[in-house]
Amino acid sequence: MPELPEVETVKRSLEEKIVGCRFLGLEVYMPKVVKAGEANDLAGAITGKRVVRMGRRGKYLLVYLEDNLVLVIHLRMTGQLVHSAPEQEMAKHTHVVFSLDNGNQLRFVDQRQFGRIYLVPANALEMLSGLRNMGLEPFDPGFTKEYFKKELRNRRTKIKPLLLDQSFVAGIGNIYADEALHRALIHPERPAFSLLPREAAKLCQAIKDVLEEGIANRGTSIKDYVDGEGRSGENQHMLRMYGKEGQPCPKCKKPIRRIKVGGRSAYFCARCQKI
DNA sequence: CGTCGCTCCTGGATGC
DNA sequence: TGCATCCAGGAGCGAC
Repeated sequence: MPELPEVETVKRSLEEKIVGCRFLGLEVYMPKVVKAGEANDLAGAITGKRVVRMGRRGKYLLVYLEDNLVLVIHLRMTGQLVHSAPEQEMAKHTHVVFSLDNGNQLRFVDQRQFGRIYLVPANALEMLSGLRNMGLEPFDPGFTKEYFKKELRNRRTKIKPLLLDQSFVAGIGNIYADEALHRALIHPERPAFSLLPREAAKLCQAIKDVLEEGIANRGTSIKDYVDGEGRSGENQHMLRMYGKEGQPCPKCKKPIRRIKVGGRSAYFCARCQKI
């Protein structure tokens, strides 16, 4: 599932391919994935426009165009945005194809059809509630141990669902949440307010560490994730907890357990991560 | 406002 | 072997 490190990797891989290119047009094969606001005709709105830069906010990929426009793309669970040669065979579940003036295409592929493409003015990104309500980026200078501790203080909810809440902190999904909680030795069901100051500090650092490593390893490819050139990442080989039910905890060797927390599976070690 | 449960969707796994 | 059912999960939504 594309989380912050995967979206960041897509951003970086596409940056070198499409910044400076103009859109020649597009084909939409699955209209519901496109939300172009008032500009219902996405093709008309972006044709001829040049890509000026790429950005990322949480799990949203931002493609800044000329004339104050941004394509905002969320890959959700199975989305892919891949720069391809036109003669390359079209993958199943290809929903949108952008043609570029470099002779190539940018293809949006999404098996589960949960991903979305929006077109919004660059100075009005807050039109999208997901962006408007987004919490701090984990690498924001303001995302300090002190900030994190303070934010946890009044939250009654369990720590893992809180980490997954994009309005609390941007970009964490199920995989990196489990990895960070294990590194910080915190049980996923601990009430957020119950974390001791040193635990909160440790978790804050663990979040940054696992995300940074995910980026360094170019993302976690478990099933569908590929970067903007269709390449898999390597971080799946580095995971310690996610998807490893029954396997020994890398720290204490007790079998890793899987439970449901907030309706999502949570992998943890019952010895290292006490409730 | 915080929290929770439901929903969208496909395909792989599981059950009978 | 074949068909039905369950499950994975990000985030928007409505309920309370």
